[in-house]
Amino acid sequence: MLPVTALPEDPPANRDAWFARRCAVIPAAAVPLRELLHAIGADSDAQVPEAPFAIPVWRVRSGAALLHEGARPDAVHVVRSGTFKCLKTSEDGYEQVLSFAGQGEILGFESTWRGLQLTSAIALEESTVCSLPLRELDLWRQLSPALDHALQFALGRQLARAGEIAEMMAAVAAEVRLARFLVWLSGCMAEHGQSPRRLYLRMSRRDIASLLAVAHETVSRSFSTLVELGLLQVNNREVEILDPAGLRACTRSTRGLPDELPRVAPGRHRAAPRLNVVAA
Amino acid sequence: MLPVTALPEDPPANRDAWFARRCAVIPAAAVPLRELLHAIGADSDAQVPEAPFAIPVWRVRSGAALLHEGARPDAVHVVRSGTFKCLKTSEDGYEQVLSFAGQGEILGFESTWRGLQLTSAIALEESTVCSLPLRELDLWRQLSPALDHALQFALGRQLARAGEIAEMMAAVAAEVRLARFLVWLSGCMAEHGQSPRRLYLRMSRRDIASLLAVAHETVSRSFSTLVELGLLQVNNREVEILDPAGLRACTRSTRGLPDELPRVAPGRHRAAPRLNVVAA
DNA sequence: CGATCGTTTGACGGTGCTCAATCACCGTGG
DNA sequence: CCACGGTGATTGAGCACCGTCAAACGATCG
Repeated sequence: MLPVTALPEDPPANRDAWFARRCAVIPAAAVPLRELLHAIGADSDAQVPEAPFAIPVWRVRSGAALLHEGARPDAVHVVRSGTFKCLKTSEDGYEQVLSFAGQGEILGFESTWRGLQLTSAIALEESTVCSLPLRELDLWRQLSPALDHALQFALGRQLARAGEIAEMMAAVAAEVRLARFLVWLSGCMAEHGQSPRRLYLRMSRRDIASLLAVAHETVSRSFSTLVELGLLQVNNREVEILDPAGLRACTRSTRGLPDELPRVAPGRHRAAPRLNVVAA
Repeated sequence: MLPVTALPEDPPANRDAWFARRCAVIPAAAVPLRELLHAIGADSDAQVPEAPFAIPVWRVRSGAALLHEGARPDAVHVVRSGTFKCLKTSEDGYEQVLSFAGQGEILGFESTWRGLQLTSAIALEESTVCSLPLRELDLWRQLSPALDHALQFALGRQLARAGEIAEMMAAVAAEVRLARFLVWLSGCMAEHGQSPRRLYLRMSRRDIASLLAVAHETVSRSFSTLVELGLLQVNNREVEILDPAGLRACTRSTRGLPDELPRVAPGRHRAAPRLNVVAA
């Protein structure tokens, strides 16, 4: 019943330490429905009637896997706090990050399609999730229209997110991809009432690189370039957006970086590759 | 140059012809709920009770836009027949294709999130869709649990699709991207009981290029390479998969093309770039 | 404090983007 | 019937962005 069950591989040496980290998904006190709705962030202004059931909550330690690719699903989760990365592991061991999920996002809903987890979800920090057991899901939705609406709302957002991620990966230049990612992240922060200018990256450069489908060295270099352009200030995982408008300008260009940006330090000239521009 | 014209501007000369194409979304006879469930393809073995409402159907002419980015949504659509491409148009006129949608796929559900269409949907051939008016959606789902289940099922599949698309774009080598796309398409064909080996591409090379985030010339070249490898036979938009296993092998490699593949004609030697392989 | 991992930067080579020309296909009109 | 323009697909040439390899530095944790 535990979300964490059997693992595909087993490392030989540090088995127990490894096991401890992976199994760090522990139950916490159940919460009223109201809390779940608040996490999802749908228009919960209206007082919702108390539901005749409580929402189970799990605590997930940093680095622990909430969902395991290939496992049988038993619940759908809504992120209550923290951050996750969702990924698929291919046979050659490559981890393809598909998305980062923050508060209010749904994890594991795709598993309802074929009864198999299609992605793994790994906590990037201490996190908590509201759990909706598949056995109860339909009943609960039926009992509480508010829950049903919130779920549909969250699913719509989830699909929108997928499109946003595709847009990031679609950019040609690596700097543009990174800029889009940062703007996206900034928007996520703003949605949750946090500062959209000061970001703390919960994920490693490698994870970002995987999401953007570039090498992690390229992510580093792109950070440096954006700093050179005076758009950012970066200190390891702390990022401050100095020029939101300029960053958005990078975002918008399907081609290379716009040359008209004031460059703090003189850099190499950059050609402007055009890709599939219709009607020039 | 205009792929299928999702232009925000209006061409001056052929205004009426253009208008005619865009507005080629015409009502057709409503169908019983059973038809919609069949299109979605959920386990509809059980006899579903007839619903007290009929599902509106729209016919969409080839090249016509069912959904317009930025418009107010009034319905969610389920593809009953035909194919669509979903895209976002950026300010510089670039059309980013986000997905291709075939039978059973949901179009426009993301619009329920913020009350705005986030993508356009353009028919790639003569198509029909079942329409679920947003005003009635909740009521109908309440009246018919079968419809509700089918929708949740389809939403789960939709999210899974999003992951699959991200996987395509994530591949490093262009040939691998194309191979993944073809395998994906082949799987879609198989799902609908069609031959998974003989594909007819409803979309142009340019559309494929946009989805895979490469130049359309590169798509052409990648087709040629896969033909050279003896994996495909290509005649314009007709594609026959000669070696499904070999094609899947390409798919699996996160790196470049596997060299052990028998090459019909001797080609240039290809290095095997590795990207973010964990634990070597 | 040492070991391990994450991050950054450099150099080099290759894949893929741009530009360009050519060919095939189609509906139109002379 | 056959030019004719237009669109889409294919192929070639050149160059530059980015992936690989490598090394150095910094951060984190036991």
